[in-house]
Amino acid sequence: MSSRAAAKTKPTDQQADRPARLLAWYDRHRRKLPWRAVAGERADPYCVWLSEIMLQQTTVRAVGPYFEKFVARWPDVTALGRAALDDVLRMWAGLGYYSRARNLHACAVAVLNDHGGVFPNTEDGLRALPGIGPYTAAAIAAIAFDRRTMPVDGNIERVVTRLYAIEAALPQAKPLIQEMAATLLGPSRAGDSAQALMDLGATICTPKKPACALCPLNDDCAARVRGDQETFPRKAPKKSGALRRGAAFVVTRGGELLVRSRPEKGLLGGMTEVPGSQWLAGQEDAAALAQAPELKGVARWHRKAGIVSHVFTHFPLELMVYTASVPPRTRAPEGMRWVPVATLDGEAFPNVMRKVIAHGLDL
DNA sequence: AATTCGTGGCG
DNA sequence: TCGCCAAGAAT
Repeated sequence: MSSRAAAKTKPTDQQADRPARLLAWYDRHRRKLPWRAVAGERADPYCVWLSEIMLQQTTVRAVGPYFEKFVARWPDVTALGRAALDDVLRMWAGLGYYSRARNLHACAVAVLNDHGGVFPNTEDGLRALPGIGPYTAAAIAAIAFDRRTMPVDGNIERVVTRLYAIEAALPQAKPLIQEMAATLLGPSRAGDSAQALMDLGATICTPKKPACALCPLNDDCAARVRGDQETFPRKAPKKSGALRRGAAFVVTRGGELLVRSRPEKGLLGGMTEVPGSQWLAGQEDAAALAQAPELKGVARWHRKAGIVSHVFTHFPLELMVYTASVPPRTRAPEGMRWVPVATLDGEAFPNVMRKVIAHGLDL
C-alpha cells in the first residue's frame, strides 16, 4: 500500500523520494527470473541462497540452466545436504569457481546438521555459513527474510558510484559505497529495493552506454549531470597474469580415457582432469614439458597438431596435447583411473579439460 | 590488503 | 582482437 501511495506522490524532495521511485520502477520493470518469487510473495530461502551462490561473478544467462538442474535434482536444502559431494561437483562442472560448489555442499550440510534444515534468518547467522560472505548474507537476509539491509554487488556499486559521483576507487571505496547504498532503502521492501538496484544496473545503468533516459533516478544522478557516467566506478588498475604453458596427455584404452582428480585446494580444486605437466610461465619450449614420469610406459606418443588455449581470471594458458593408445587391461598409473568416453559428459571436467579432450579425441 | 579463485559474452 | 565485466568469497 505504501508503494501505491508513493507512486502518486510528487517528487518534491528528490533525495528522500529515491527509495519509492526505485520501487515504483521495479514494480513495472522487474525481470522475471527462475529463482524469483511472484510479485508480492516472499521467495524461498533455498532458491535465493542457491541462486545467489551461483550468481557470484557469474551472469544470469550462465546460471539459468544450472539453477534449473540443481532444483530439479535437489528440491530443498535437505536433499542437497544429503547428496554426495562428487555429484554436486559433476552438476557444477562448467560453471566455474569450483570452490563455490564445495562450499555450497558444506553449507547445505551445516544447515541440515546445525540448523535443523532451516536457513538462519539473520544476516549474521547467514554470514557464518560456508560460501556466504558479506554480500550474499545481506542479499539472502533482505530477499528471503525481508531484513532491512542493502547488499552491495557489482551492479549496485556501479549505480551508487554514479548516483553520487564517488571518486574513490574500488576496492577502497567499498565502505563508502555501502553507506550510500543504504540511503536507497525505504521503510519496507528491502529485498525488492536491492533487486531493483540490481535490475537497474543490469538493464539501464550498464557499464557501457547506460540508458539514462529510462532511469528512474536520472533527475539527480551526479555523474549524469557531469556527463561522465561511464567512468564510474573508479577502479584501481589490475595487473594481468603472464602466459603459462604446459602439456596434457589424452590416453585411451579402447573406449576409455585416463583421468585423475585435482587436489581439493587451489585452481580447479577437486575437479577431474587428464594427466599433464605443470603449467609454467616463461616456458619457451613447451615440448620440454612433455615428460610425465607416471606415463613412461606408454610406447608411442602423438603430438596433436595445434594448441589448446584457455583464459583464466588471472592468467592465460596454452596447452599442447599428446595422445596415445594403450593395450586392453593396461593398468592406470597410481592415482589415476579409466572412465568410459561415452560418459564423459557426466564427469566433473572443467571447461579447459573439455577443450583438451575434444582436441585430443577429435570430438 | 592483495591474491587467488572460471567461464562466456560483449563492444 | 582483447580487455572488461558478471548478484564475491576465502585466504
